Amino acid sequence: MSTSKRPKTEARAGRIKLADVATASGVHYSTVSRVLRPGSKGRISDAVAEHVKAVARELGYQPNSVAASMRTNSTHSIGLIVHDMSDPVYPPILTGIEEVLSPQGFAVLVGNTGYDIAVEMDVVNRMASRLVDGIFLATTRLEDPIVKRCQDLGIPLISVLRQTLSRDTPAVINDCLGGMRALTRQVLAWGHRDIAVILAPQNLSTGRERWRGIRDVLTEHGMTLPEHRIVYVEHMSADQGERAARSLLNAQRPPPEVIMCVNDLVAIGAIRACRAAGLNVPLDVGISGYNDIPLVDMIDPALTTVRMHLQEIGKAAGKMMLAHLGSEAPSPATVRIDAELVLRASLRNLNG
Amino acid sequence: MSTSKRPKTEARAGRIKLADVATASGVHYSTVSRVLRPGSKGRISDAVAEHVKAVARELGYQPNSVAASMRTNSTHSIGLIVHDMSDPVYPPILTGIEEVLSPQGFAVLVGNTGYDIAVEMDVVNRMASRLVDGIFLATTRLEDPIVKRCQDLGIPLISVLRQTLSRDTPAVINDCLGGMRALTRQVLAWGHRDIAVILAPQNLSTGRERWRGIRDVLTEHGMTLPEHRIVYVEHMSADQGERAARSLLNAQRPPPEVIMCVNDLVAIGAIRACRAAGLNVPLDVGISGYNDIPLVDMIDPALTTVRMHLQEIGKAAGKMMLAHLGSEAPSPATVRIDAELVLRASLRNLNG
DNA sequence: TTGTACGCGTTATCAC
DNA sequence: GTGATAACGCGTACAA
Repeated sequence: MSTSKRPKTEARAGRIKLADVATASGVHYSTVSRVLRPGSKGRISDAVAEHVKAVARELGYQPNSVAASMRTNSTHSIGLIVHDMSDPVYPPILTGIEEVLSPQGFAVLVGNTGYDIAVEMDVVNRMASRLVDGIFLATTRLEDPIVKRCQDLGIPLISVLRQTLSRDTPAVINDCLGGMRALTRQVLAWGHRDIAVILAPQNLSTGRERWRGIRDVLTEHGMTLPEHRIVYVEHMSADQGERAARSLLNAQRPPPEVIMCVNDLVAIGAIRACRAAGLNVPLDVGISGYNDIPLVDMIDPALTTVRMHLQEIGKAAGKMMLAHLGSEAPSPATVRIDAELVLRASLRNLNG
Repeated sequence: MSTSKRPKTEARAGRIKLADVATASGVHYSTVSRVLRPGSKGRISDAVAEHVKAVARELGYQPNSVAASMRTNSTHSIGLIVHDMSDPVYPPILTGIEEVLSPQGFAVLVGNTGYDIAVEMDVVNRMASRLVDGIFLATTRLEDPIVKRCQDLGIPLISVLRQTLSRDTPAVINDCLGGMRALTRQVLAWGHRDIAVILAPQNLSTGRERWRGIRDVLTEHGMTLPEHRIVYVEHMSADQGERAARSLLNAQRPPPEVIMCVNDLVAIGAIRACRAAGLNVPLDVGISGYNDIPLVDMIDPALTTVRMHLQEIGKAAGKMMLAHLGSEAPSPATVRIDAELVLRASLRNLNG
């Protein structure tokens, strides 16, 4: 009988646990716990500490963080929710987040929604089941049931890229308004007057702010866009951009001098549509994007766009998450990362 | 005292647990567990089952999967280890993996190594601490201490994109040999004879197989490359590709007719280097890549490359993981996904 | 400074 | 068919 060592559950597979290193070091396992956890209450004699550490190393002890989570109610894991990791705006954000959180012992769980809000709700619920310490939401709508759900669940949430209308959640976003204003001023300065826009859904802060950036500057110049120069995409993809641009070009009117697109992928699609319509970019039609995703400097023609510093956004979001996990007061601050105009060949100077 | 309801640990934050829905339904919590877990031993009367389910729904019960993991030794989470998620080859793989594993209730933990093997070992150890059920390794070297470590830890491992020399681990890879052979045959068929190559490190199966694909076909045609037409990159990045191409072009020789690059990012760099050297692609120098990452069809000139079907690789890897988690016998099979030649403007037909 | 004892929320194996 | 009761591995208040 004694201590009955048989593995009751087959799965334990000889994992070394706290008790094993305890018996091997001749101390109680609570002592081992204290040694291995700097910042424990009772101090340990250096001799014992060194000895225990040595034994632990020798046995190849790996703490079971699931068991620890059970006790502490903290998994040191955080979720990142995106529509589709294959959209090139997201990976740099993940890289930035990891750069900050990984050294602090956090793991990142990635959840793709596939643009389906039912899936998204499911992802949140499952992350809640896993007791993630927090969630980065990159899909935030202006009024967002996902945000509401996280609040109800009491999960610290940080919105990235986008913000809610009520700004009730901390967020790290790009200065879309400023970025788009700068771009629009440039478009006007270069003599373009017949402007068309391809916009994102207006239930997103990005979609709304970028449109406002354009409109504000136009208004300052006493201009407004006619209805037929405004089209929308459902998602910011190249295919949707191509379709939208086609509808702009198919009208019985002459093509616009420039098509300002809500982001780079949409702009890529617009370039394709122009080509298919036999129009030269930028000679017949100028095109602009937003994001400065990789390779848009290499396409033909090189894309004029606005750089977002995505990795910086990720890092800022990571730091913000650490701050909020530390303090009890999650002050809902909105951090704006500057945008940067990048002029390339897809937009030309009509005055030049 | 009765049941002493005070929250000993402050963090529990009123989470509904099994016991709560049990008392609310007037049954024992073990009964609730059985109801909520289809496939439990003792069957439950439909009446009780319905009642309990209703109560659970009403209370908004969310199972605590950490506690379940503690008991079952399975976290239903798997790790994905990559050098850098910002490399465009990885996101489609993640998407494919998620597409298969997410519906089965698995979560994916992403670990970036930043090309640092010490970091990578750390990532593995931390994933082990978290009791991941398995790991997808996308950084596999021909002889890989990481693979060894996972085997020692008893963590099911599936190699993606690359394979070990001894093929001791299951893997889903692209048919690099076939892909590069097809590409090389095309290069020769189009009349190119003065060929240069930019290769990846030869401790990677991709690096080695792609090089072998080229060499084999050349050999079949009685050709070999001179030393000065062969250069290497450390990582497959655009910057490294640019540097490597520069060293090819800086020699006191005429430029090669074509530079075959180990992947698309490297090819992008090579195009930049050619431009900087005042050479026209493809008139002066032809360039080819490998991967067919997004937007290489749009760059100037459109890149001739080999398509890898990355998302398919991810899906196949996901299915393979499910199979291995199910069976006790992890037969180390290697699945090859076909490659597909994509001819574009960056390589021209000298005979045409 | 170290040992004791209990609980975290679940699953699994007993009884009844 | 259902209730009671051990584990699972660890953290920590409390006692020694």
